[in-house]
Amino acid sequence: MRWWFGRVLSRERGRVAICGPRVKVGEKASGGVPTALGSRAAKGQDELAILSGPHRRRRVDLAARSVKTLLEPTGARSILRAASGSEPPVTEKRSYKSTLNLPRTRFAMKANLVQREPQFQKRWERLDVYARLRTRFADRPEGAPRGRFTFHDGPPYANGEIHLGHLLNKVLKDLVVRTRSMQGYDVDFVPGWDCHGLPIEHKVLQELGEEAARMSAPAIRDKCERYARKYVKLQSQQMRRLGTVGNYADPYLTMSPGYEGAVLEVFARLLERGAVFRALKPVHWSVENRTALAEAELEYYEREDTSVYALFLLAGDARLPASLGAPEGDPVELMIWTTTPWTLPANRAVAVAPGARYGLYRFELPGAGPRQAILAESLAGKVFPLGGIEEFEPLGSCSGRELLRAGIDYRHPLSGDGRRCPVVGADYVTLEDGTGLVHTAPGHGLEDYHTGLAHDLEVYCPVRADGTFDASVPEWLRGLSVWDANPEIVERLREDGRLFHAHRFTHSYPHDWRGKTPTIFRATEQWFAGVDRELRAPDGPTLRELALRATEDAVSFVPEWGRNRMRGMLETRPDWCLSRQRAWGLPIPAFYGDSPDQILLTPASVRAIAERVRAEGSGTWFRRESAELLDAYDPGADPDAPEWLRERADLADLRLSEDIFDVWFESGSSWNAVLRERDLGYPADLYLEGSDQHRGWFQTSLLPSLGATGSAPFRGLLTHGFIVDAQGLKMSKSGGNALAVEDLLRDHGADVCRWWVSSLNYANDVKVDREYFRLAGEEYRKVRNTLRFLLGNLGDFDPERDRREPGPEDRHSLDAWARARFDELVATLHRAYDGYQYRAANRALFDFCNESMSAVYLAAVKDRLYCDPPDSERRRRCQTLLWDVASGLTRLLAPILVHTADEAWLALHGLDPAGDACVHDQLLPEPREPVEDPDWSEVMNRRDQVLKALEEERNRRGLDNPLDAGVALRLPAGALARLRPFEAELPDLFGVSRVALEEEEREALEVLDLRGEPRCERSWKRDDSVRRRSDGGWLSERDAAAVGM
RNA sequence: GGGCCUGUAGCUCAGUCGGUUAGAGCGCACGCCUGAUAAGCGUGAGGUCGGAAGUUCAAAUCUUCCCAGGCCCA
Repeated sequence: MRWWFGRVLSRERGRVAICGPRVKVGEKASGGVPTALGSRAAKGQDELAILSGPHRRRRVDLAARSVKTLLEPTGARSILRAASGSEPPVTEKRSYKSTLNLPRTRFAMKANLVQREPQFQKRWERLDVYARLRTRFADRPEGAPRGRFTFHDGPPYANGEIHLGHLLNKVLKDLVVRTRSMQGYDVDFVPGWDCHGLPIEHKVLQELGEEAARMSAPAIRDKCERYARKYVKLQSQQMRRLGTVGNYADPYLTMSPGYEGAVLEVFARLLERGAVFRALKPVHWSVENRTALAEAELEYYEREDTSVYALFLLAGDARLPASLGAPEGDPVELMIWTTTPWTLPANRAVAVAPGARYGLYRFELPGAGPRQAILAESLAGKVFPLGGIEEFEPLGSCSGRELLRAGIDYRHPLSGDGRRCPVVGADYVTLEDGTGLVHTAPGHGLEDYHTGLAHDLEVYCPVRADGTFDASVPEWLRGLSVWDANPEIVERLREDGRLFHAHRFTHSYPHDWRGKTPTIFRATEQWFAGVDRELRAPDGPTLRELALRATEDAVSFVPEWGRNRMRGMLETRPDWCLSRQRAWGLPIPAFYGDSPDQILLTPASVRAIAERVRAEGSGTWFRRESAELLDAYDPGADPDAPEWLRERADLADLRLSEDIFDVWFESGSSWNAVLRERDLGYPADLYLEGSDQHRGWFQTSLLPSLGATGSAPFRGLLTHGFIVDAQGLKMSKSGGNALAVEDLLRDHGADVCRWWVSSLNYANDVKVDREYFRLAGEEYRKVRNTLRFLLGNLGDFDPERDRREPGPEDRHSLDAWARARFDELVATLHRAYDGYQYRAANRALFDFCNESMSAVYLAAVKDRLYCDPPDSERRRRCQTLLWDVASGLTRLLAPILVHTADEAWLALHGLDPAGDACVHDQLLPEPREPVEDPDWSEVMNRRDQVLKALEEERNRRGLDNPLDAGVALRLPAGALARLRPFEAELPDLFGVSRVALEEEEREALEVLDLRGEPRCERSWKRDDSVRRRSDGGWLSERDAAAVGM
């Protein structure tokens, strides 16, 4: 009954709505056609769509009763009657249908992916597809035909559910694994997870609440580990649900003891080569808890502070740019601004913006006489009134750049020893607040610190862990807490005549998330990997030089611009701070003697700890004493052992470092912990991650590897862009534009999601919207239906028995044309898969199914498949082609549509899913040199011509059914001769009943109306052989023979 | 603010060395078929190549600036 709707609707054009998946009951469809109403129709089927109009293709089966209710309001009464079953829609006079070889297959039109995919995944688990891929070449002495392909997984963080970014990344990786596997490589893909680090520790501490303060580090670490394992398990399940293959039974976890030991080994190598050093760096510091804090552990509250405008006196010999108009002999000052007066003792420079304009102003400071001060021109009008100064005289101006060129120094206002400090340039100086001259204290600010590194300033931090000043400051400050020091400093500046203005104000200020007390920025001792230190033997360049050398030509980039990007970052990257002050991580295994400068951290001592960590896990650091930890370490045998240690009687009572490694160092050592320790191949052929990893994992892998082994850990880097919404804006949970992977899988299934991934131009940002998955679903169905048609027509084909090998004499057959298209497809896909061009593969596959097969070839050969005698040569030759295409296409699709391809493979071979055949251990079809008769292109041009002409005749003469038409092609002798060899195939190719080729000087194309001629009741063709046969039916010669007349 | 990247039909994308009338698929419109049927087929409409200026006989393509967006920094 279903077919019949379409027919009627074409008569009742534009009026009728019918059930479908798109439009809700009562809504207006976009074409303006009212949808049908009726609550009964909606029962169990609460959505409606238009059948005539823009959505007419979306149809859904309905019980006849529902249809009646549905259609009534639109007044299509003729439909009602038939739909309610009172009248048969069509009466067949005589049916030869049973004599046809119609398609039959168990490969259903409806994929039902959401239900069936998990069944396939169970099947693959039973077959252990991953293990099969490992062992399938075991009986070949030379192993995999193409050798080994080392593809290394970058570890996602073991926290939360997977999101669209994971979907993109993991499916792309799976495409690499599967295409390379099916090309004949051995690809041992070991997925990994990043397990240590603050986000997990933070979550766990939050869950623990008050209790955390009473728990020991090992107890908290246990909780963290459990947390990480939970999410590894969850994410692993979700990734497998996407149909990805890999060593999920034994993934790598950065928290597993073997991995940790291998990280320490890399660290020992870096120590050996002199790449590691200790230096001061400012961090967020909780005075209350005497600990460093990470950004995530800060909470911002309003706080009242003192804002200070201070005057720094220039050194007497400073030579200012002439354009400033500084009066000869009069002192000149720099006006700076700060909201943290307590950091002024640690001042080491004043920063200016090179591009800004600075002016010199004369003004009267109450009680301190006339003064000359420099500040940003654009801010003078704001700053002077703030200090109650209404009259100020501009003397001249210059650019920040000129100020820098002058190389001026000023006298430190609070040092007491007349220290001189420089004016330096910094690009973060803005002219929004303050004076345009920025007080810079490298020990108390991150930007200041970087400025300090750039200008070789001292990282001076006179503030102790308890927030009080140490002995290096002037006496009146010593021992004061920074909060108490604030008013003292302001007062001191005022007394010295260095205070322009001070006022109280409130601002948002970081506080310790637990104690809710204000934090400070304080430089502490940290471990660094130096990028500009000359390495010890063998070769001696710096890590930066090695990295730039490696990325110049030893590494390939997809897309190529990644090279430029990464090198740009390498050129400017600062030293790598390796240490963190946390509990959940791998300890930096340093020991301290009686004073802080007595440090034990040598390659040999690290290796001794590494062995213990391999055996007991890094938790051992928190449970054992120094003597136990070091029982395998002999200072006497360690040439690097520090002198103080040799002088000690034993290794007992050493203080253990409380630093752990930056997690990036752990994941950045995976080339050692995974590739080398599991013997997967080093360096890897490919790393594949989002383009943010040019600075992240790619770099943190490159630097340790270069330091430790001298070579890059990868030969190729492939990056993909980021997920953005349909408007091209970034995805965010708060923005409400994020899509859940789980929803997508539930609505579309993994194969549709994978088809979508393969269709992307992943080098760019990837726009995502529900609609795109629906479109991917429609393309999927097209591909699936093409497969289904191929399979359906192979139901009676046994390749052993029925194959007819094509010869050169067949080159004018439709089969030859199709074979050429298929050979082309295979070659294109090998090229695309070689170069990770999955979009090109996706397009070629779709076009092949949609155009070459569905629209052209399959449409043309339907007649012979259905109507020729089952075992006839022509039909068997055609089926041979269908078989080769079905078999090849299924394998070409297998890396993308993992479930569907396996289903098709079993259907093609008539195999049971309970058996152990599987498409995924097969190889891709080998590319062949396409052999195609050159005149085919001419034939296809004629086809286009004929189709156009038929369309015109359809509109003009009502010649609707192309089988009611014939075509006469009149051509000059030359052109005719080229077409002649294809003559027998032309009617089917054009879809008409017959084609006549005639010689004539002027080219002409005539469409013949054959409606007056008898029609074969079996093939519906009107060729001139149709006659009444002995059974009383009208049949053509071929059809008569086929039914034995 | 800086580095790298992106912008071509309603949507997703091709577009070679600068060279003919800028192509494809989807979608859309109009039809066909009813023996692939929750399928299949045909024809058609649709573009100031993000904007501006420049180089050139010739620019989607090269240069500069601007706009919008992304990643990474600051």
